[in-house]
Parts: sequence; C-alpha cells; structure tokens
Amino acid sequence: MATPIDDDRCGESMVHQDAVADCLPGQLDEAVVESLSESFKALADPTRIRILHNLSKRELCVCDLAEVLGMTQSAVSHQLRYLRALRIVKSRREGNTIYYTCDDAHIAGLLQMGIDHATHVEEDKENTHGSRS
Amino acid sequence: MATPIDDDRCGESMVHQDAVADCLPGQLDEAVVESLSESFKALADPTRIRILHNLSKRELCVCDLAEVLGMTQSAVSHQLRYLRALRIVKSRREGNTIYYTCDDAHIAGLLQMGIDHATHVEEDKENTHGSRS
DNA sequence: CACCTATATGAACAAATACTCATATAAGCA
DNA sequence: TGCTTATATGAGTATTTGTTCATATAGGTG
Repeated sequence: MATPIDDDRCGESMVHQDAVADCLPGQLDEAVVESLSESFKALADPTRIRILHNLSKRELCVCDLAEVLGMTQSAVSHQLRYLRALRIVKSRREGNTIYYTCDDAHIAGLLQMGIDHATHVEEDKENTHGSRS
Repeated sequence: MATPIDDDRCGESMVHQDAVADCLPGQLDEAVVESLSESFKALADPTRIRILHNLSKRELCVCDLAEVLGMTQSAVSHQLRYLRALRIVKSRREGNTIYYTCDDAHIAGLLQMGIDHATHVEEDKENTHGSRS
C-alpha cells in the first residue's frame, strides 16, 4: 500500500497521492507561518538572545546592556529597535536614560524553554566529553 | 538609588554599576547561546516551519513534501539537508524514495508551542478586525 | 547493460542581516 | 544659551541565507 502512483499528469514527478491528500487539509495558514517565522527570527541571533535573557530578568538601560554584553551602544540600540518594532521589548524614559524590559511573555517563554534545553544538552556534552554513548 | 554613577574610567559611557554587577554573573554560556540560536534559526524560515509541521505529523518523502508545499524538489531537498545536518530530521531509504521524519522532540515542541500561540493571535486579528481593544 | 525515477548537490545570485562609523535627537545642567 | 550625556538612526559593508538551474548519485526495471 501507499506505493508511488503517478499523478494524472505525466512527466512530472510521481507523488504518493494518499500521503499528499492526507497532508493538504492540515496546512498552516500563511499569516500564521509568517508571524511565526518572524518570532523565531527574533530569537535566532546570539545578541538578541543575550539581550532578551537579560531583559527578562531585569529592566536595563541601553548603556548597561552594552556593557554587560561587551558590545557597542550602537549595535545594541539597533537590536533594541528591531525588538521594539516586533513589540517584544518596550522602553520607558527616565530623564536622559531609556530603560528596556521584555514585553512579550510568550517569546520570553519560548526563549526560556530553549535555554533550559540547550543548557542541559551542553552540560551533557561537558560530562561525557564525547566518549561513551 | 541606582543613579548613573561613572565608572573608574572617564570619557567612556556612564554605567549603572550595580545593575551591571547584578547581571554579569547570570550571563549565558557562549556555547549555549550559539546552540540555541542555531535551533531557533532552524525555525526562523517559513519553508522550514512548513516542512517540520508536516514531518511532525507524518513521515513523508521529498517529492510529496515538495508537492504539499508547492515548491521545487531542489529547494525542499536543500532545506532537508540543512535540517538533517542539525539532526532535527532523519531519513530512511525505501528503494528509490527517501522518507523523512522529525527527529528532535524538543524542536518539535518549540514549534508546536509557537504554532499554538501564533494561531490564536491570528484568530484574534480575524475576529476583532482592528477595532476594539 | 541502458534508461528511468527519486534525491542530492554545487555554483550562482538576489535578498536579508548584523555590524561599524558618523551623525542626529533629545534631555539635563551650567 | 551652549555643553554634555544617553540614545537613535542612516549609510555603507561583509556575511549569511534561500532559491534556481544544471548536473550528479543511486537505486529500480527492462
């Protein structure tokens, strides 16, 4: 069963019609996919991960973030603008300095879930040092 | 309290020393950050999201995936290679055709978590159509 | 063997990305 | 008002990324 049976059309690639028919109704909405990839993109960069990790714990101003991360004020500010545009982060002005915090519990949750897992994986690597299974 | 007090060094930007001191011990391990951003990068593309969404439900061969996604066999194959290199997906040969499945429950979990949220967000957009709060 | 099909892959290319540098904005203080 | 500090931002740039196109591999079948 489920043997490769040709489509009506010939010349094009053979397709398992039952498998395709099984999948087609369950496809994700295009808008969902776009918004989802946008969210994951926000978490797909080391600098932004470190920024969000810090902001999820504590309110910080730009220069403090730059100091903690060992990065340029400009680089940090550009990333904060990126995160602000996605409403992942929000800012508050106090005189001359601007404080940022995390503004999206869902993104923060995804990040924390990822951190927990990645931390365990790296710990295991440390302990078994490549030998044994 | 927590007023901007200058660092030892002058000329450089002023930093809230207490805030920085509070954060520095909690920084993520570099390897963790790298591996984490690699994982999120895998989920940060619409094509890979759709591939993984399908493979998390069902084993599929390359040409069926291409058909379901409406994409070139080559494009799908390139992305599968990418996902295979990260061990997010695994393949099984059966004669001439190669079947893929999801091979990383953690990544699949992150994806599902994201899908659930994004789906609700988009549904809300649909229903309120920009008006009301 | 020759010929087919399914998949993989290298090169090329356009688009997106993350940074740097220089400069702009905007608030505080003399 | 003019000077200083904190942050934002535009332009430029090197790198990465996702696709296409052409071709290679590898198994099936006659």
